[in-house]
Amino acid sequence: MNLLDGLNDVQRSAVEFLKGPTLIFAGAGSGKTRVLTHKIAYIIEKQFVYPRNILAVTFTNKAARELKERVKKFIGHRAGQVNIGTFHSICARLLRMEIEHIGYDKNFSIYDAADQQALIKSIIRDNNIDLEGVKPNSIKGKISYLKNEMIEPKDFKARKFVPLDRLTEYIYPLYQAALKRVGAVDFDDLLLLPLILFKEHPKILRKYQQIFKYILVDEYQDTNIPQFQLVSMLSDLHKNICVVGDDDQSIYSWRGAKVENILKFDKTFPNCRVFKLEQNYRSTKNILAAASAIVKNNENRAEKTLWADKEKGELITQIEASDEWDESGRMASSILNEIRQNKRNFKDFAILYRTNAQSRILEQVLTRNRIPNVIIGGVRFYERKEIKDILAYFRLLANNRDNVAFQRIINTPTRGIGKVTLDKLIEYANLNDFSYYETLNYVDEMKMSARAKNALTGFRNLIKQFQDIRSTITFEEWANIVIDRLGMRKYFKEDGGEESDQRLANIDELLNSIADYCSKVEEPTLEGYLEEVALITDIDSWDDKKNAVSMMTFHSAKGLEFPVVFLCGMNKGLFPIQRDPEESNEEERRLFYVGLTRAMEKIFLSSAETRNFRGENLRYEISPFMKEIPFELLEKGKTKERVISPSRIRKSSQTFNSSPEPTTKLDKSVSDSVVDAMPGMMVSHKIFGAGKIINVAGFGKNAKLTIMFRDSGKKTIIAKYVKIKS
DNA sequence: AGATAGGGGCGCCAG
DNA sequence: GCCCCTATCT
Repeated sequence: MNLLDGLNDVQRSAVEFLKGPTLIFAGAGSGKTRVLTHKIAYIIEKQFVYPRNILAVTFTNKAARELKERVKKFIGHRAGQVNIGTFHSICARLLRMEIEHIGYDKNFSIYDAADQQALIKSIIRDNNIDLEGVKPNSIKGKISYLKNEMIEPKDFKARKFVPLDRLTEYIYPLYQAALKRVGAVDFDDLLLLPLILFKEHPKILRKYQQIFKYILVDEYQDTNIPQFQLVSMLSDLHKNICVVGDDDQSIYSWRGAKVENILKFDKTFPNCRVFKLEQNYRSTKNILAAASAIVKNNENRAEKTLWADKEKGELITQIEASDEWDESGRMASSILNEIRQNKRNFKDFAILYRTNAQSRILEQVLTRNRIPNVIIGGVRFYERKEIKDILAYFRLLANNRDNVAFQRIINTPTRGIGKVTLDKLIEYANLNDFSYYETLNYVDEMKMSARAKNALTGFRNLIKQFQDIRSTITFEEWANIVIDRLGMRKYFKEDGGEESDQRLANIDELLNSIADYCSKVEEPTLEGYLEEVALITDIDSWDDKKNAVSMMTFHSAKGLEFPVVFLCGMNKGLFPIQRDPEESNEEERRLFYVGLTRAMEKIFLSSAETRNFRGENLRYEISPFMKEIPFELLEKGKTKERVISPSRIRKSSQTFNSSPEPTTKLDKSVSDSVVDAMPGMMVSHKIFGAGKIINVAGFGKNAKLTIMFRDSGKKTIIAKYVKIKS
């Protein structure tokens, strides 16, 4: 196949242009993934470089996977050797190999937000810091902000009368030192440490400059300062740096992204060649007209005009609901309508909202109306207590200096080690500069009851035992044994709460994910698994094959497309969201632009007159953004409610009337097929493959199914983890 | 030690 | 509405 086939003129020139800095402005839906795919293949074919000499950076792991798949179609299995990944995953891989040069152990842990917070809390405790009402979480946020701006601990000077500033000035250096002591890096460090490494060791930088002969970066408008520096340093030898992006879609300034990176690219990288992809292949003319009208109202943007070849298409439907239940109900009925009239499938729809909190009511209303739906984001699988607990064991085993992991599990499941015992242990550890785990070898020297000493020694022996068998069996076998012997299942079973079934199912699902990891990686290891898990994003775990309505935030929708898109919560204060009244709404407007341009054929915009905020019902005005859409592109929705009355759902959950509440509690993060499982039905499971249901206990998506799998035999699995065929 | 109930406080968006 | 912290009880 010719690598230039099927491209328009600009796309073709952009693919063919290989030498030197290249900036590709790619409007929404203008085929930038197409260009990136062709370009990678073209570089390999025409320039006779090895696939491993190419570095391609994407925004999510999912995008990386897709890019790899598409390159594979051109150059076959060699595509596997192209370095494709997110900034974070590429940096993590690099650090695994090189981090010892800057004084870290290569078994470093990766700390997520919860771990960071736990570490900050332990610093506050160890140093008897008076918080003056400041929350540890705000300090965490401030530190992260400083890291994104590349302000080092020693360089931050607090404004005198701002308590958060003063506390941060004091805690930031302690925090950074603590990370190093426990052998951990946070998400921001993943980007910063390679920079430090390169600055201190020019030879190592040189090595990577030589490896990465061609560098391509997608979504360049959302890169931050460290990412910019990484890209500049790595491309400094060959200068073959190609960035793709759209300043109108820059939506991450709140976490340090600098739109100037793309706007000033041609100044920063001299002799840069600029291409503009302005033909939109995704949306109808009406949709594009609305989106363009919106984004034109922004001051700070590069001038460009997107145009579409498609037909005019339908008007944008405006839904004005009375409250959020009504809003959800009307969306549900519009979905059913579209399916009836235009023969659409559930998976053709996406509902986008500004805040995750909006998903709760939506999910309830959709599910009651038997509309299959999937929520992307919210409480993530790997952030659930039971999962984090088990992973903390894994982490302590991989890196036994990981004090945060240690604290999490020292008494989970309960083994009689309480606050007093732990305090004594921590004091001893700090006094002698030991890690908490190391301290377990000195229990005899600590002043505590014999019972406490026994419990601590027991814990040490348990961990030791896991350590000892590690080298003798595969990671998968080992993980199974660990989870088994920990007694986590028993612990959560006896917990007895409504959630305990759910927790047990999640533990099984964790084992499935481990099996999955082991089957797709050449050399599965504990460390490798932990790293993969740490860097998973919401979008990554989305099964886009499932026939269900997708629900997610505007931010998560970046890069995706759907035939029909609902943008809900079009209310002042919610979207654009209420924050500093001083600040302009430019980024919120770009977010709106991103939302609108996800749609291929049809858009619904909905608002509600009243909404519940922090428990009270408030009146909301319609979003000022609505007035920015040319009126001739809008029509009022005339949806009649043909769905289960939303008000009835609400009442039944508030009053103690006769209508029985369903006994299943709605699960907050995963919804699945509404088809009720019955014995005899065929199912498929992500890991175990095809099987047949032989027994059903409970109902709905949390029903316990006994399934006979064709290859793996009989297993018990919760309904939501299998796909029901038929 | 550890579970549980009650009260204060307030935020988004995410690797 | 929900999370986190603290007080209180077993």
